[in-house]
Amino acid sequence: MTTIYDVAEVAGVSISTVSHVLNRTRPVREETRTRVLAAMQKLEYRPSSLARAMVRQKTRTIGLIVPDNVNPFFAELARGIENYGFDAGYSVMLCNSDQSAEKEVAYLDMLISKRVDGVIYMTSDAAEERLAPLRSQMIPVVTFDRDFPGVHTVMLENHRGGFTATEHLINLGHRRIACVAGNYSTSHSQDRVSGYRDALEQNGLVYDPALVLIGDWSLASGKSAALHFMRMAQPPTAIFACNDIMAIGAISGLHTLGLAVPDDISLVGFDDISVSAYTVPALTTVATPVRELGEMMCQMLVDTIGGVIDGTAIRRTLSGKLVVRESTAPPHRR
Amino acid sequence: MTTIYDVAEVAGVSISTVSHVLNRTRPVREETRTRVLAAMQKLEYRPSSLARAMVRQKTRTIGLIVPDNVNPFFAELARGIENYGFDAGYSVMLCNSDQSAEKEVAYLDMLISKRVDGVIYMTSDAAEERLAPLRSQMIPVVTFDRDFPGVHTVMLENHRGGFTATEHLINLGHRRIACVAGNYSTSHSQDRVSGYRDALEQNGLVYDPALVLIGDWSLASGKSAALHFMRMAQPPTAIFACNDIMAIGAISGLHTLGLAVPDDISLVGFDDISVSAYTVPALTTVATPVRELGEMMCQMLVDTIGGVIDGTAIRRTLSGKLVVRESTAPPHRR
DNA sequence: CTGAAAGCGCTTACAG
DNA sequence: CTGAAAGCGCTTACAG
Repeated sequence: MTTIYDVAEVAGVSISTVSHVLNRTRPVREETRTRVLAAMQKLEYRPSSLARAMVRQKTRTIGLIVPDNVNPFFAELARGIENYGFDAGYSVMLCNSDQSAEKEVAYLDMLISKRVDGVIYMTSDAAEERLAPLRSQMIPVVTFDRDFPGVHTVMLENHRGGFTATEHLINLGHRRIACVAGNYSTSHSQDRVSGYRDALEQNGLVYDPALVLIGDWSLASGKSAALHFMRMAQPPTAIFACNDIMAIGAISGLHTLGLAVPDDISLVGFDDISVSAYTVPALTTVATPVRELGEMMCQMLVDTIGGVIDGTAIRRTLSGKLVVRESTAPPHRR
Repeated sequence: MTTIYDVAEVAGVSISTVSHVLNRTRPVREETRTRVLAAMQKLEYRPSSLARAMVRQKTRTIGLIVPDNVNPFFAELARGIENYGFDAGYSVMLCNSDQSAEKEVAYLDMLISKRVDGVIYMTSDAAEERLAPLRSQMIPVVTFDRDFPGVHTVMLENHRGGFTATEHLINLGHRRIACVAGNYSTSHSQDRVSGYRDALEQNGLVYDPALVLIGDWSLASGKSAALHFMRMAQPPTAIFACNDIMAIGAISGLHTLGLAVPDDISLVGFDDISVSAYTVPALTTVATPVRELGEMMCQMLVDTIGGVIDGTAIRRTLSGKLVVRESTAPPHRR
């Protein structure tokens, strides 16, 4: 691996000069510059970001912690982050936590050791104390849907989303509406469910805990929730799932039972991941601008690193939008 | 940020000693050790991986270049890589190329500058020359389904997979079978298609170019291919799509046309991504062990970095397995 | 059992 | 317009 010393020697200048032509950080005589450039070319010189990072105290790398990058929501989010990061000259380290506190801590530790300039932290629970090391190292953090003091965050209007989804079903004439919640002990799911509950109650319907099941955001849990609901003595005529993945699992469960969507039962999801427009039937859902969300989070982080944003924590809110497709219809009259 | 000097001072020892208790690299008197450990704890010391990397010439970081991490195939692959890497003490940098040569080159450059120990390179075309810089820097590379001299690779039995999928349809009685190919100029798609063709010809059926459409692996392209096929004067009774995503798009297209799968037309995919078991109808597909693939690739890379594998390029082959679900049936008799 | 010193490859005041 | 030197935070022979 050729170093700045090799280049300096070949070009017959000092390493300072090489460094300065590299960074355009002070005027260099044109002839000298050309010689240096030629030497770099000839030696296929690639400056070491490591050495640079040591002295600049900036690695131009950010850490991204997600529960699971296979989940389309996080995949899309990672994409948005990577996109923005690339354009801004940052690379991103991918860390999957599997919703495990130990893995989160292990990764946080690794990221600090690698001296990342910042981290985007999609935590699965509300454990603020895990952020302490970042805080004491002065590493900026951006979270999603969290309310940690001093930490930037992007919020999603979860309550409103749950409300809108449910209201849509009520407006279609549904009276018995079930809900598949998610299991992160966070606003994420809880707010969507309370939006569901409020929509029910504001429309004079009773909230029945038996109609709320807690899944784990997976296809399998959506499917088993649907199976469970349809085996009740008095099954619901519609289901609101807290994410599209579970909604898709539910469609599959219903299909297994020989039930048709939306003829026999209506279904609303949340997120609008890309397959949702291609399911059979196409899914009605609350669309979240996930990629934009990722880009926004990355921008907040980069701006903080660059000092564009001062120390005070900022909050931004993104709202979902109901997208009506084929999976919802008035309840079947039997 | 506290350094090894701070720890040494607080513990009243030299930095050599601190380094040695940190790395357990030479015996240290128990009492001294305890003092050092206490100092590290007190100062919340986190050794800088940057400084360590400078002297060790190893970053314990690998680069992953994929066309798009949102594509479930690459998402699953990234997961397998990250999993194995985490256990082996490596972190992974996520790079999306969007199938663009320029982005690949830019990322390759960045990865070299950041001195990654190796790269896993899912390239969208067969451009071997882009690997030259890696080669001259002696950075190990693992590719997928590529045959670059001196470069490790994991091959998939694409031809066999395409053959098996098509044969399954033929065995069900189909005679007019279409194919949705992918657009990477690689064995990836080409071999699957030639497997399809060989299955046809070995069973006495003619290969009709009009029945092969080139998509771009996306939902949208699968859908439009299906629409195209069904508008032909003599539409096929079955479709083999070169990945599940396009197959799912095709189901959607057929649904739009009011056609039922598999009653009106049968469908086979490739990959077996997780949703494929949950589509309506559940998709018959050639299952690829994608996560294992990722783990295997990462292991090959880590072993090469660690010197476990010598310089000679190794090739491993993974085979797909037909998973019959609901999307295939004998052709409809009208 | 422990320490002093060189070196990894850069950037950046400080001088001239 | 250019160079010599210190320093970023570690590891690792070399000595004792």
